[in-house]
Amino acid sequence: MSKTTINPPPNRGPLVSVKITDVAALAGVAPMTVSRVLNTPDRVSELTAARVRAAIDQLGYVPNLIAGGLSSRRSRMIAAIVPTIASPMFNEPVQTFTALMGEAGYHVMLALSGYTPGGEDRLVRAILARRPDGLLLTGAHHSAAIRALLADARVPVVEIWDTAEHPTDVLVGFDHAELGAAVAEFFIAGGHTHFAVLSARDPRAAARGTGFVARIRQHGLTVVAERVLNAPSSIEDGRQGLRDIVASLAPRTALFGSSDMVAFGALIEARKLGISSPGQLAVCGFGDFEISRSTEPPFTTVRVDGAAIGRIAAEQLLARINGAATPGRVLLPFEIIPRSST
Amino acid sequence: MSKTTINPPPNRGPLVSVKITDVAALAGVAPMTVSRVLNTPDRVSELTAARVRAAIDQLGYVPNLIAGGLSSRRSRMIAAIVPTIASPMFNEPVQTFTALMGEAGYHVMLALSGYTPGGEDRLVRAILARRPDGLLLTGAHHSAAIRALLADARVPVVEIWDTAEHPTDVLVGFDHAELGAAVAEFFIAGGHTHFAVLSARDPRAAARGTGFVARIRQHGLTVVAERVLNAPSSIEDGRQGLRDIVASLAPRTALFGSSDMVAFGALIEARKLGISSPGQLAVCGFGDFEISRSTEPPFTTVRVDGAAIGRIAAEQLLARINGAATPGRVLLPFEIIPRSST
DNA sequence: TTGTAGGCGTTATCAG
DNA sequence: CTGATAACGCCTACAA
Repeated sequence: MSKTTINPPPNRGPLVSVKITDVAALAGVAPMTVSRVLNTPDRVSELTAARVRAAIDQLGYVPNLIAGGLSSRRSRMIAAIVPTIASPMFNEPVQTFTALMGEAGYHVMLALSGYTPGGEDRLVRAILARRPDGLLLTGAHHSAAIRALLADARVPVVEIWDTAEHPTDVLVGFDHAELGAAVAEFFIAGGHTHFAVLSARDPRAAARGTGFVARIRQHGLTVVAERVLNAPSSIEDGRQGLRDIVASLAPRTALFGSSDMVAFGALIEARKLGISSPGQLAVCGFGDFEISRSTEPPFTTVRVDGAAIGRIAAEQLLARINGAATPGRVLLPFEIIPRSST
Repeated sequence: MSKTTINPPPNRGPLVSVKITDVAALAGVAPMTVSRVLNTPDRVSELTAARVRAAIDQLGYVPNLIAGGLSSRRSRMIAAIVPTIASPMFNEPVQTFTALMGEAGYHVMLALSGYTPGGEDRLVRAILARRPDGLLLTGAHHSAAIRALLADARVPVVEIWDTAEHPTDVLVGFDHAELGAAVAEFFIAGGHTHFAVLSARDPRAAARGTGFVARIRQHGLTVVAERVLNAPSSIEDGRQGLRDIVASLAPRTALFGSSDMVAFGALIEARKLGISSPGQLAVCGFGDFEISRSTEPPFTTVRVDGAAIGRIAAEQLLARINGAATPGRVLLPFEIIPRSST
């Protein structure tokens, strides 16, 4: 079959595509001047700029950042990878980060990795293909393949919500194992001697759980039950988790849930089973999600300042992008918020 | 200038910026052949392809989609705009949409508009500047400026989670006002004569609320209280909302909350105030969030099949991108799920 | 099946 | 302050 030029072309770009040369022609200036009006208005006389802006409005010109990015080798885009938006966990840091990067002239595009290990590799490759000016990664433990890719790409990277000995570039997070240990100390200070933990199957939740258990064993005390749940964990996972371990519970047990969803589920199931809280079962969650404070009674949890993580991540990433040589780690504190469940 | 590259292909070290010509040189083929191996492998001999792939691996080549997009006028990118990730509402459709578009070779980048009206305008401009091959918008009511932009851009658009007489392009959603009316009928069929509504300050929640109220008035029955809440609404908004209207409640009132967060908050506050449910206060939420079924007792809500919305949205958008001329609307059903609160 | 020529729309750079 | 020119890295179109 021969191709004829009469055939309508396949659906390609916009039919009416205004470009910088159109604006320039209408305004009676060179394309470069239009570019300057858009990117460095200080270097254009106010009179010219006004004429150009009028032409832009009249034509409805929307600059092509693909072309601009190719030419300038700056995409003005930051990619942020989060495991999921199903959990309120990452909402605060992402919102804050997005807002601050936006003020600095960068668009933040969110991508979801899911909690499946293979997912992140493909995603990072796909994202690097778009040449972001920076990357925000949730978590600090990545495959060797990803580490190599990131190193080769020479992209500023900020890792959040985790800690690691040797971050890829800059890291803004907190120590999950230490957090678990702090919860253990909190319970122990309350006179507890028997403990249980329900932890999601994700590296950071696991770190919180092992930190908790390790500290308890250091004190020579007893962990009566340990149970791994799905990630991200649901209320139902917490309920099921409690049902699974209920036979092992001591008359007075302190339970650490890897998220407030888990803790809430455990508390609901306990109430249903006639187990009193905090009398028979003390419970501490993680995340300070709204439900921990707005349910009745509110329950104890651990709070991390998500907005601060987002803000510092933005500051650090901008510094890296602008060449400030400050790779390193920023570890933030966490805070146990005692409420009615302990 | 000659195009011959004098860069010595490094043996193992990371190359700052490997390009298609480097791969081509190493594999002993033309750049175009490398491009074909990546994009249309069927048109390259297996032998050549293998050599090229080896070169790609050896150099750690990551194609530059910015350059490719400029040249092909296809970005292989879809932008999805959601109001917030703080609510579980949009999680299902977005996850499903992302997965299906990914299988079709498109990257979906999420952007947050917030619930502030001005936000969407700037965001849409910024996104169009990156020349997405398609757009997913949450909601079907946009400013005139946005409608004009989208029309000019000739980008396939799918609007979800809402309905409108004249969608921009294709729409996959449901009728919020009708949903509210159905909840009214459900309550009325249960013998209710007095009603209340707590609705978030967002267009779709408002439509659900007014649909509910309108149907009740049609029946000549009484709305004892109407209250507008923040968007997105929290559990605390629901609690506060109930406190605000408690003085107006009839001995037996049926309450419609604009989301399950609101309904849950109302139920908690009611219990605290000694108001029995469903005896004195029947409650119906919206969204079938996990909390509605996993709290104790579970409460009545309205379910919309978010995964179906995401799936159909992907199918419709792909059809539009491929030139299938099917602009129009797909309205999905909703389902009231009676549980212990009614 | 593979290669060559040219251009996608913008900006860096340097000249006026 | 403004303009002309040459890339940016890849892919469409056509040729061999």
